Amino acid sequence: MRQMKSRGERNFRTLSDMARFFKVLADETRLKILFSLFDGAMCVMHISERVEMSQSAVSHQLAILKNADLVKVARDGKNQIYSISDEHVRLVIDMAELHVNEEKVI
Amino acid sequence: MRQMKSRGERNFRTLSDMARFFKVLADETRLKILFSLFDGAMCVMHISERVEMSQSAVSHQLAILKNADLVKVARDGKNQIYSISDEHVRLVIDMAELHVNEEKVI
DNA sequence: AAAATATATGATAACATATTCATATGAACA
DNA sequence: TGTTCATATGAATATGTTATCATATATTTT
Repeated sequence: MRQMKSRGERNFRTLSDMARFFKVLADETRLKILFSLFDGAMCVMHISERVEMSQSAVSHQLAILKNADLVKVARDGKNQIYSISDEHVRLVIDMAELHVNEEKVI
Repeated sequence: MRQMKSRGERNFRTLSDMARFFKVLADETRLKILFSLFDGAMCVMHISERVEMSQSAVSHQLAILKNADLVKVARDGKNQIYSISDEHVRLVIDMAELHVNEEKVI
């Protein structure tokens, strides 16, 4: 199993991918978009209103999120409906919140 | 003796804080350093050899990791011994690995 | 005290990133 | 078909980030 090797010895070949993954989460606008989508799928205009950013900025960021397979799209007439495509993101963010919200036992 | 930062000061009060946290993990060099330290505490020179980066580059990145409270440091003679200071970061990275390594089925 | 060793740090240059603006694309409807 | 609505995208600009270089600081050794 994977836990038998030491951390340092394994997975170094994917560290670049991992950094890329964290990079996607390392932006306030993209986090706002993800949190909005956690509440349910919605179109670009709606997201744009919720995160209070221009349609263009949101579209650009959605492209990045989609490229990272964190969101997916489905067309509905004139609208593009975005939604969370990977539930792991939720876990990562949950862990991150745990990281900061838990009381430290000194 | 120095006062430890309370957990409260580190809480994600905003998404901006969360983005800042992910930003720290969003760099291959820093991830390499963290993975090295997962195997145990070590001095800068040792880290530098392991991640194959200059002492200066490593020092700069260690400062960022330390500032984010992900690593801590203790002096041992001429050496500064760095170690992981927050075990939660391991969980966050585990979740990320899950995401990165998983085969897309569908 | 001077030299050697280990680490930190400021400045710089190369590169990456985000938003805006203007415009393009694509669907729906008159 | 032409117009409108929703979204995407290229270019430009502004801002941020990283590695390197030179040097500073701190500790130990001679």
